[in-house]
Amino acid sequence: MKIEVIDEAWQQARRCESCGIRELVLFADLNKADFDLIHHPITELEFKTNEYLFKAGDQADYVYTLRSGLIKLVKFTDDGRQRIVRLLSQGDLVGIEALDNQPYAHYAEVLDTALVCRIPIVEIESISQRSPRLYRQLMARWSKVAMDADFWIEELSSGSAQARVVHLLLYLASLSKKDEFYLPSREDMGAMLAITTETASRIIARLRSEGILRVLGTNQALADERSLRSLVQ
Amino acid sequence: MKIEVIDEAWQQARRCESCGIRELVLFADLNKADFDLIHHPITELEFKTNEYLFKAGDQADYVYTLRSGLIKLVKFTDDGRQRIVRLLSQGDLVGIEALDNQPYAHYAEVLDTALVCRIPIVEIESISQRSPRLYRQLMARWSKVAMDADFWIEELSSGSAQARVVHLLLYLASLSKKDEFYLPSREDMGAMLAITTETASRIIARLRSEGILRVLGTNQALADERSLRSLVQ
DNA sequence: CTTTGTAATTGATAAAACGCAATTTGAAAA
DNA sequence: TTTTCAAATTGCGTTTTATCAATTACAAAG
Repeated sequence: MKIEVIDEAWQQARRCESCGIRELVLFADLNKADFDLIHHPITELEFKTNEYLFKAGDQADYVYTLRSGLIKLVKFTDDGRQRIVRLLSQGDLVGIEALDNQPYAHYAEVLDTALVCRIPIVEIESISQRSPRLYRQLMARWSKVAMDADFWIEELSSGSAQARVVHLLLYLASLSKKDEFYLPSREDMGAMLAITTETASRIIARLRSEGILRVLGTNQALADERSLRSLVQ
Repeated sequence: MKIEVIDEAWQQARRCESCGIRELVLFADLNKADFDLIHHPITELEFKTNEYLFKAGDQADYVYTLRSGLIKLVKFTDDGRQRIVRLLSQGDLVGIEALDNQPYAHYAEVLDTALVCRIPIVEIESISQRSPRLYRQLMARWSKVAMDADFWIEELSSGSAQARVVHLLLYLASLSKKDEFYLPSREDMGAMLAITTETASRIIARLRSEGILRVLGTNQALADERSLRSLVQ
């Protein structure tokens, strides 16, 4: 029994050690002794576009490390409209409020196929008490949430509709490792920027006609980032 | 030497124990053993209206527990305009990004006389490693930052200018223990809601003429919250 | 009590964004 | 290939908000 548990931990450690984005994840700098403290399995899962990880109000037993893909966090207002309050990409924690034993605060829907590691939160509290490495990782994750929120308020929820769209495009481009990047539906753009679908569409159309933006397949685009930046100076 | 340190810790513990808002502060449920781990003094400070605790980019050696008062966190945009991204009130941590060894991310200016406890961040890391109580408090503080940011995006940065103002007034009223609450300058309202000073002024003027809002002395007002709520249903 | 300077208000107009109603486009299914 | 259907685009009138320019109000200083 004990042997099995330790064996399990070792296996977990080896799997996490060989993780392709090891330096980005929550367990980035844990050592073997840290992994020995893990007793519940960490599962790798894939969620496809339009699937969701959880709804607002769901009991939060897991936090997810996002290995790849793109996820939107959505709040529904009283009148049924939706407001997207954050985007999560590689390395982010999905459902971080679980660490505070809160139910999930958002509807977390996949925009671009998401590969995640599902981590039981019971593990985190115990390990972070013994590992200053995990403690520091947690602070870094929370801190990033705060910085992302500031960005959302300052750049995506202020200024003219065009400035917001441009900031969003630059942001999406920065999240992508390739030249092309994820281009949301106009409806999602509206929900991210607090503008209407039509206004988002008009601005995208204008950028296309000006040759600053090229729309490729579904939800993919290329942009001349220099020109974009000049539009918001 | 050692004796002195312990004595200091005890004094600290006794001071924190008798804190009027003990249940609200970061060290809420620390015990004597926890306080023994504190070696740098925690200082109580007062900042008056218009004074600031730190500027964006300052090296962050302290985090502040706000005992009373109101503080705005400001980001300055490239073009010199300012955007207020959060308000902090009783029980909040000011400069929480210090926990991630980041420089301060905002200009933190006092709106209403602030009584704070200044906590050296070197203490926090060491204590949180030994005290699950402090660990849980930290998670709760970070979690509140995320929830506050969501609120700022969903309620104060979406919808019509009037809806934003009304949500702001309801929020300010909820922060106050008295009937009257802090009414920001129209310029600050604009910076909080991403609207112009004039638009904020016009909406406040209308609410006053409709008898829903009564402006008292400087930066104080009374509102009929029921009517306010009906305006945003 | 008067002066003084900043903040708030108000009016007029321009600009931006919305809302609604067609079209048009384009990807997936048949 | 054709069909189908949702998403995107576009036109246009309306509404909201921004902008600019006076005034007015008011609190602090003299």
